[in-house]
Amino acid sequence: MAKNKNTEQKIFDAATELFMEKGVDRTSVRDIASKAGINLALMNYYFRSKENLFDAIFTNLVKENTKDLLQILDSDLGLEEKIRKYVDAYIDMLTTNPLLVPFFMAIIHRSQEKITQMKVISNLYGTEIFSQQIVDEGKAGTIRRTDPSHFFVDMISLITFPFAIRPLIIDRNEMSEEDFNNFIVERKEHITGLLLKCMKEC
Amino acid sequence: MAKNKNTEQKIFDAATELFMEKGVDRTSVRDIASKAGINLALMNYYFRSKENLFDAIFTNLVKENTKDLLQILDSDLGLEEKIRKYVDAYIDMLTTNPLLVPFFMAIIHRSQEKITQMKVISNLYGTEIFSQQIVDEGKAGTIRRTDPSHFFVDMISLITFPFAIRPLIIDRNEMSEEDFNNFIVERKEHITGLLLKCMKEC
DNA sequence: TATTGATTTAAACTAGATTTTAAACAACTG
DNA sequence: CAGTTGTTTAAAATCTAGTTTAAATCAATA
Repeated sequence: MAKNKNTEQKIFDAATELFMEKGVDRTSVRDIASKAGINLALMNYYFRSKENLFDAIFTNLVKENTKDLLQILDSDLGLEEKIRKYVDAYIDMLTTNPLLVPFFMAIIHRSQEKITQMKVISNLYGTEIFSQQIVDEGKAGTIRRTDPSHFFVDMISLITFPFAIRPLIIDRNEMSEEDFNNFIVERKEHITGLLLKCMKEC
Repeated sequence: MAKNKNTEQKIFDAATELFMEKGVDRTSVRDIASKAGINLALMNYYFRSKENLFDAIFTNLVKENTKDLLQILDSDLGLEEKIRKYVDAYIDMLTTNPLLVPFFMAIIHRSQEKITQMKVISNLYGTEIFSQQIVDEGKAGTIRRTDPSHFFVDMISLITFPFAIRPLIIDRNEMSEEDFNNFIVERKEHITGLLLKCMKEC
């Protein structure tokens, strides 16, 4: 009963890494077993099937990585401060785990059946509260009237897309991983500035 | 010799569609054969292997879809006009074939060995000439000094990312395909405005 | 210590995929 | 017309994947 959680966790962790690195379809159960250092059949013993294991991992990744961000969006900060915090936290999160974006991109197209679960992800690009805030401040004249749906898409595009094409950026600009991370840090200021500028009259 | 090209082309076309719809790994040679209405072995006769066929298709897709865009970037239009044309042409191209973005995203992470071939794609986000133009106009004071590498990333992020998460946007906003296309058309003006605004002092 | 249930193992099974082979066919060439 | 070449077919070989089985091991406890 002690080794239980241990083995189950080892499978879960190994599979998570492999799924994100190589993609679900190019990862075999044998790969997982070998990486986790366990017997082939144990994957089925604990998770019944590969697809099941995938579901568990997917759900977990969503939960783990959206919590803080949603909280920021729904907080009662002012718009400028909120955007600053959000961009900052989102980019930090992705820097810690740069494979999240390509992984989710792949899943969106691989498993469209699971699209409902993914609404959680899509909330990342704008909750009701945040949306309302933009409309309200537009009416109040603090910012110019802005269509929230375009604003959301702008925001997550600017934040996440570089991670989606990370290998390309690194290769093209002959960057090291560190160079890339610096580039991304630069973008924090850059994106925030861009978004705020675009909301102000001028 | 007449039917040659015919069969080869049928395989090529069927595979292209399937690869883009379901992804390379979830498309079997049997799927391709059946869609193309040909015998299973013919794929190997013409292309030697599935991976080979994939290479051919990939190269072709890159060539077909980058030509016009690169031409715009390297033309001698003024910056504003150039950006306007580029955004317009790029979005039109992707609207015609909305699966291109997810396909390329998948490939970038699936086949990192082929990353060199992909430099062609990465040129999409900025040629030497275009880059120089931004620096020059910055020095001249026509626009404010702008780091081309960030500007490129901004530009392609804003243009392509919505296509990368198309199913999510459609589902979340309860859109029809047509709604989505309208949304994208709106973005043409929106993105151009945003990019130009961000280049001007204010 | 014997029993029980959970865990682990090696091996087998099943299904499906890619690739190969060898023979049949058609069209053209000398 | 015979033969060569390129094309197509059906079948088989090969390989790899996910899953299942049944026996072995282990740990806890009665």
